[in-house]
Amino acid sequence: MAYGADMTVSSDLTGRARLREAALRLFAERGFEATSARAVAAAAGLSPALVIHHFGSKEGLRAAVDEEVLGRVGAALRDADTSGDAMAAVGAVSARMFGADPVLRGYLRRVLQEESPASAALFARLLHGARAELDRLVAAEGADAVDVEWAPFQMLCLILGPLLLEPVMQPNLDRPMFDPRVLAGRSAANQRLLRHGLFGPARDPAGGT
Amino acid sequence: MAYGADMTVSSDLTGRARLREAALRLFAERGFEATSARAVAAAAGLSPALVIHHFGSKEGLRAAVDEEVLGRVGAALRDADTSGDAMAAVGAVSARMFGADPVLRGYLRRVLQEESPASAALFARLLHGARAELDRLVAAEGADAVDVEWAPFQMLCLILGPLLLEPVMQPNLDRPMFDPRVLAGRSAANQRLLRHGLFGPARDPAGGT
DNA sequence: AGAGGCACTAAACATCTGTTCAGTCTATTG
DNA sequence: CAATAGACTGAACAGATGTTTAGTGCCTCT
Repeated sequence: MAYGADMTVSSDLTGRARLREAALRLFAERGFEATSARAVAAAAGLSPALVIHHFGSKEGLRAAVDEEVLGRVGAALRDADTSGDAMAAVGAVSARMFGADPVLRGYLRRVLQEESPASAALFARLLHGARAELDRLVAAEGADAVDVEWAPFQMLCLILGPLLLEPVMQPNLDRPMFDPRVLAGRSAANQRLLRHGLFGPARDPAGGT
Repeated sequence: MAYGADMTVSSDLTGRARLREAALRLFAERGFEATSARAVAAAAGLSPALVIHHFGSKEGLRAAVDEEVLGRVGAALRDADTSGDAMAAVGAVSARMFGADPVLRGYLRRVLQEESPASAALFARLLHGARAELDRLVAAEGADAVDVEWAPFQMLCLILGPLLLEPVMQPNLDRPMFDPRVLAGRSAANQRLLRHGLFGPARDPAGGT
């Protein structure tokens, strides 16, 4: 009964899964290094020694959580509706991926700013998706010289920026950033920016130089 | 002589400053929590006890480093040339701030993804700058309905995104992301995006829906 | 029923952490 | 010259960390 005090994870799961879920939540909240194996075990209502027993090491636990998260992200990406308007699909993907689960969001935020192989793999995958989306976009809109080198990165910055900056952005807003309504508004703004720039649709003033 | 082994910080500084500089470098490299007070002291060629003597605690050391960094960022922002083309100023600011010093860049990356007061203050400051720049931009270009709510955040995402994502973006590029040439190219791409969107200047196809 | 394996535990381990302590050295001040 | 102050030191402290160990109970298979 010693470790059962703060059992916040539903207990109808195998011990291994309980540990992994608790770790996902705690890593997302506090980060990997700031979360002790004891804290994970306590949150799962289990003994710290089980972390080693099931995953070999704390690092092994992280790997298991990474794998789990990558799986969920992959599923979210696959489920995203890419049949309709190509431009709207961009918003749909980001909404599906990030809007849903604050825990997943927090964990992704942590992962994306590490130098681990997992983070590199995740970003490479996102980049590939952005390039594909952009190709479809170019084909659909019949556009000329899109900036092929930087456009995918720009797209990702617009989508991932709010994810990464959530902790510092949120205090400057009056509504929850990832509320579906707010997210939809931001997504629409992103589509407008990608299509026409910051200014009105058919505007091309004399500019500087 | 015990602590003088790996003295990588120039020693013509007061002990306090040596510690602060070493901490800045190590915090930027590994993060605050992953850097021990002993490691900072060793890098400065001093005794760990001096961290407490000079800054009261490790947290005090962080505060001192934060203050130092915020000062440098403020100076960079002040020095940025805002006299010429308003749009180009955006690129100039980011170049001045982030291009210069990889250590400063790493530290900013760490700070921007915390929930500390320092990070909130820094972002609020950047947001204010973005809004001001955007106002000048709107005035200069004579534009209509710029998306006032999200535009400043979009601008910041385009500028800060590469900073935050550097560790995962760099492996997908063949040249150093913050090399002046590359940075200039990205900055130009950002200006094009903000002005005209992803597609050609005078392009406004029939669109979906 | 007995044997083997698996989930699980408490307790201890070595190590690392931030911090404290008592004292030395040096430079300034009266 | 004596005294004070402050930079600086090695050694030690209490606590937390990841991990190990030895052992207990349960479930399954023969």
